[in-house]
Amino acid sequence: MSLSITTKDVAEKAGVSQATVSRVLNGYPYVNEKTRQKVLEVIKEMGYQPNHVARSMVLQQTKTLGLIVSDITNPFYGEIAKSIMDWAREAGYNVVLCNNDNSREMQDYYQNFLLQKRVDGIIFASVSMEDEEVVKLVRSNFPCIMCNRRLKNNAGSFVVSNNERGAFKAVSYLMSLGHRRIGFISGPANFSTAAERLKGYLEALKAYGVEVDNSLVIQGRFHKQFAYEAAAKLLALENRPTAIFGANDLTALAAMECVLDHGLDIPKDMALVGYDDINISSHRRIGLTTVAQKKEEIGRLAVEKILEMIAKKKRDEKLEPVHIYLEPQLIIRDTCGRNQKERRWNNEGFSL
Amino acid sequence: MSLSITTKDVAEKAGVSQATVSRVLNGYPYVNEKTRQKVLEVIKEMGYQPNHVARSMVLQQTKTLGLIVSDITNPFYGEIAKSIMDWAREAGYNVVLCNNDNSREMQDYYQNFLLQKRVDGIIFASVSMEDEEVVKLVRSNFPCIMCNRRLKNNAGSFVVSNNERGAFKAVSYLMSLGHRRIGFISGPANFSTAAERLKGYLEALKAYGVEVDNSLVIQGRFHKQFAYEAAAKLLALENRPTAIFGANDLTALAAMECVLDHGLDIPKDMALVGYDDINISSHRRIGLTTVAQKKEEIGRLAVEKILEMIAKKKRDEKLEPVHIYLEPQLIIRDTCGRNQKERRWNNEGFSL
DNA sequence: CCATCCTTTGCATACGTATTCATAAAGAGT
DNA sequence: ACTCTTTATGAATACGTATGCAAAGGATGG
Repeated sequence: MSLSITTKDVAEKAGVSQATVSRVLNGYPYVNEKTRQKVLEVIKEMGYQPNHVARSMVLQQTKTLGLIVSDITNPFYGEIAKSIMDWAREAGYNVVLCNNDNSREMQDYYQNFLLQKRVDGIIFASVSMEDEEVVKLVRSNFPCIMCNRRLKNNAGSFVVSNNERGAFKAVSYLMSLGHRRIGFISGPANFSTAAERLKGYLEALKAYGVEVDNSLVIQGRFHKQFAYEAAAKLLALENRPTAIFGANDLTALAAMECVLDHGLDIPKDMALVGYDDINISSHRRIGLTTVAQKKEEIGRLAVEKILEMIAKKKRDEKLEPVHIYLEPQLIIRDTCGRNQKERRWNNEGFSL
Repeated sequence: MSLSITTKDVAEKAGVSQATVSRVLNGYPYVNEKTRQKVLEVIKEMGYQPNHVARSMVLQQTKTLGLIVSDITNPFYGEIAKSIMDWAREAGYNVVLCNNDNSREMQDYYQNFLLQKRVDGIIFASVSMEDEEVVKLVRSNFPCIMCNRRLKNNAGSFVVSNNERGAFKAVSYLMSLGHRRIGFISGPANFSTAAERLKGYLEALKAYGVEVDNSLVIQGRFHKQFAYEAAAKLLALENRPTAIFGANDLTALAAMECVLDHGLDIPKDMALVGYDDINISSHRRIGLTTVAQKKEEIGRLAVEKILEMIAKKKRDEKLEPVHIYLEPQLIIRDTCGRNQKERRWNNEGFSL
């Protein structure tokens, strides 16, 4: 347990050189079996613990990934973070987690900080579309990858949901149920998720020959309070929508509260669809119909790809951008009033 | 942005020694103003970024905290983690997050790993009561602190909820509403939270002169599936309870699903109380009456105390254990059928 | 003018490890 | 007995930074 014991101390006690101890630790072939045993014995006896800082210094790699998340209290990111941490550990990496609270200032601070910590790579979840610092980082050939949201112009590597298709599926589904006035509570325009889901929303309207009513589309922040107020605005319209599509589950959940607070029934008076499929959305009391993202897979792919980039970088090769679009899946539950089948524990709904 | 540029490179270009560059970077007083300016200029020009690994090496401190969490997808830990990360950053520290999935093996792995990374301190959220490795760590005078759960015999430092009182409040409240048969879905016996909340449950029964019925107390894991099945067991009793106290919110939420799946009404047929007050519990569709933990404060205190310990350790002083019990607060919402007042957005309920 | 102090700088070293280079001993083949 | 290879080890160095020590230059005061 003694952290201040070095290979030098071990060497001294074992009557060998520091180099030999190092060789034993790293499984170097040419070490006499007897010496090896002796060294291992002393290591155990003294409770030696390798110093990763020194190791990083000489090996020029920290075996550490940076992960910048926009809000770790959002279960969506919690699940992605978990997946990333699990897969990173699998590969002998650990993760420094940073929470930028969707603030550009924090984002820049953490990015710089992680670089100074000499992490081997950075996973961004999630960036805003025109983050100059991330663009610079991508250009500098530093291993990094984006999850969920991405930069504009396809810059850099990313693992994202096919948001356009996801939103298209969601809105098409609502229209197939007869809805024609569909509100859309969107996120910030500079978040690729919000922009792309809006695109999907518009496409679906077009496919059904429905004209766009701009008063039904509310741009804003991904924030509970904001989403609640946005829903209130939609409800206050003289010709109010019969359905609301929230740009993510938390938004939809806030809208749900607003609708209920107005004494309306879901789904009778108002249908509701979200995006992400966070854990709570499947709760019987919530039963949110939503577009699912495979969070475990996003994390797995992000780690897999960034490790490949790190390996490539070490061989001094140029990093080719990786673009991964995951197929979104519509999970039909109760908030659109169609799923009349009896729902049971762990019933994850039906896909479209 | 160039990470491979060192103080030596800067020194060369600025025509000074490496030591002088270092002195400029650290705001050392005796540097000629002209030299300082020149050096700063070159630093900017070359895009020099300090190497924290080397810095950690010589300063013998990493400015990094380890945080081992049992399940980051549980919003309770998400909020604690956020608070910890925020306060750590405030103090110039960063956080390596580890997820042990309540597995003893992962716990030991990560603890060891963090020590090898030479983090300055470790925050545990949450340990099991007889974790030998944590006990050893505490004994070794290494700065560490526990959140939420703690070791037995008051070993080490911790910031926890006064679980006994919290459970007492919750169960007393149920009894004040007339409930006499109250089920308790507990967590593992070797989690201090579970053990202490059970104690509070029993005390409350005693205070009301109600005899304990062991069939109403179900010990188990903090796991959705388990909690659901535990609730099913309670419902299957010939003389089933009229209320269920879940050892945490996720447990209560799972129980809620089970109760609803059995066609029962909440709160008419079954009252429900949880513990933690995670974000979703206040959702209008959930309205879970629960014992609140101040997650932000837990994080703040944990960081504050561990930084004190780190400072003390550096002065070679012995670390005095810190024991903090936070007063739990009962938040009354809808699941016990008493809160008839109109609930509105952001209404956090009433405290008892 | 000399002693003393303050300011400024460079040299050298330390942090703990991995690894190259050199060397020595031991076998192996002729 | 001799080279040649294989095995085994230690000495020395590098990684990038901070800092103690020495020294040089200038300023100050008597």
